Amino acid sequence: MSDEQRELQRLDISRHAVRLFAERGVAATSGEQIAQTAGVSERTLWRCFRTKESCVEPLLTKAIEAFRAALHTWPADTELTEHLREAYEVVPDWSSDTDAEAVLAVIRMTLDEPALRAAYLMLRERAEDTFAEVLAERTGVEPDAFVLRAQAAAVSAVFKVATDRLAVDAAASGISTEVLDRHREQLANALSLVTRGLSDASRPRADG
Amino acid sequence: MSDEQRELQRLDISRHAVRLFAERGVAATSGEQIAQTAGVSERTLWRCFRTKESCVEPLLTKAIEAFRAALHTWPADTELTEHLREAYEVVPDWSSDTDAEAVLAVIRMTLDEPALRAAYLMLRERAEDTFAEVLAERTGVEPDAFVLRAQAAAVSAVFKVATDRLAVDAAASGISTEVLDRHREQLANALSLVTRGLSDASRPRADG
DNA sequence: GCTTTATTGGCAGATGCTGCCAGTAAAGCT
DNA sequence: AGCTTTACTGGCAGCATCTGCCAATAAAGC
Repeated sequence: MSDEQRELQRLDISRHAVRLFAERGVAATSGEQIAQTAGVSERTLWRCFRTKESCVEPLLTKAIEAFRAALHTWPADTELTEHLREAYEVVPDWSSDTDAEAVLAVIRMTLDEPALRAAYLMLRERAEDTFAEVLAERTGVEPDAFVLRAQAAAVSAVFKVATDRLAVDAAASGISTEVLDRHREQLANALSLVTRGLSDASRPRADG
Repeated sequence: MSDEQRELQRLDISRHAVRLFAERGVAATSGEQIAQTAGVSERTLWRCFRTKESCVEPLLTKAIEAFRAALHTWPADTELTEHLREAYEVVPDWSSDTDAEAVLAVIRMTLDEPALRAAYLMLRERAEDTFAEVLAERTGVEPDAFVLRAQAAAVSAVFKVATDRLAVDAAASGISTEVLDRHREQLANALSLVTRGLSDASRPRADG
C-alpha cells in the first residue's frame, strides 16, 4: 500500500474518531468503537495509530500544514504580515472543505482533554522542524543554529495561541469571514513582533 | 495529608521512576516496578500519577520553576538579558541539589521517548499561564490579551529550545560552568529578540 | 477511649495495546 | 492462466495500564 493510501486511511479513521469523541467524549469512546465505526478491525486501528488519542492527528495536521504552506511561500521581499493576509487560509480549501468544522472542533476538544492536547502539542513540535527549514532558507542561517530553532519555536508558539483563539471564537460566533480575518490579523501582528529580530539573527553570532 | 507532603511523595516517586527509566528504558519499566522501588503500593502510585510517564513531572517541574522564579524577579528597569545573567540558575540550588543531573537526564530522555516528551510539553504549556501573569504585571496589559499570551508562549518556546540544548550539551561535556554560562547567554539573547516587541505590545491595540 | 475522617492497600475488572499466526488478495513471473 | 511471492488484514492470546470498590489502618477530634 502506498504512503498516500495509508494516509487516506488514517484520515478516514480520524474523521470517524473525532465525531465519536465529540458526541460522547474521549473516555467513553473505545478503540473497538472507533474501529467498528470506521469499518476496520481493531487490529488495523492499532496499526494505524499508536493510541486512540492519536486518531485525531490527521485532522489536526491539516491546520498545521495550512500554516506551513503559507509560510513556505513567503517571498523574501515581503512583510510576513502582508503575506499572511493574502496567502493564509486556516484550511487550504476552506469553503469547500467539509473537514473545516471538524478541525476546529478537535482543536477545541484539546482544550479540555489532556490526552488530546498532548497529541496536538507533539504534532506542533514536529512542525517546528519545517518552520526552521523555511526560516533557514530565508535567512541563510544553518537550520540547526540555536537562534533559528528558537525563532521557529516562537513562531510555532504564537501560531498555536492564535489557532486556539480562533477555535473558540468560531464556536461562539460561527466560522464567519470576520472571525477568520480577525484571526489572520492577530496572528500576523503577533508574528511580526516575534520575528522582528530575524534580520539581526541572520548575521552569524558566536553563540549561534 | 497536606499538599506539601503530597508533593514530597510525588517527588520521591519521581526520583525512583526516572532512575528506572534511565536504567532500562520506559517501555521496560512497569508501574508495578516503580511502585515497588518507591515503597508504595501500585494503587497509590496510580493515585499520585495518572500515567506512568507522568511520574517524571515533579522533576521536570523543577527546571521550569527555576526559570519562572527568575522571570518573576525581573525588575522593570532592567534588561531581561542582564537580569537572567545574574538571577537564573537552571536549578535554584544547583551545586547542592542532587536532582540536577536527574533533571537534565529526564529532559534528554524526553527527546527519544514520545510519551515523556508529551508530558513535558503539557507541563510547559501550563507554565505559560504563569509567564503571562508575570508579563501582565510588568506591562499592565490584562493577562488574557492575545498579544500577551502570544508573547508568553514565545518566551516559553525559546526557553524550551534552550533547555533542550543544555541537556544534550551537559551530557556531552558535563555540567561545567562554561556550559551553564553559554546556556544562559544563548537563552537571554534569544529571549531579547522575542520580547523586543514587549514595549510596543504594552500599548493596547484594537485587536488585543 | 470512642468516633470520625483520611489514607492506604488489595482485589476485580475494563480497556489499551502488542505479538503472533493464519487467511486473503494483489502483483509479478513464466 | 497458473504459480509464487509479497503485503495487508483480522482474530486471538496475553500483558500492561488504569479505575472502582471495599476493608484495614492510622490519624485527628471530642
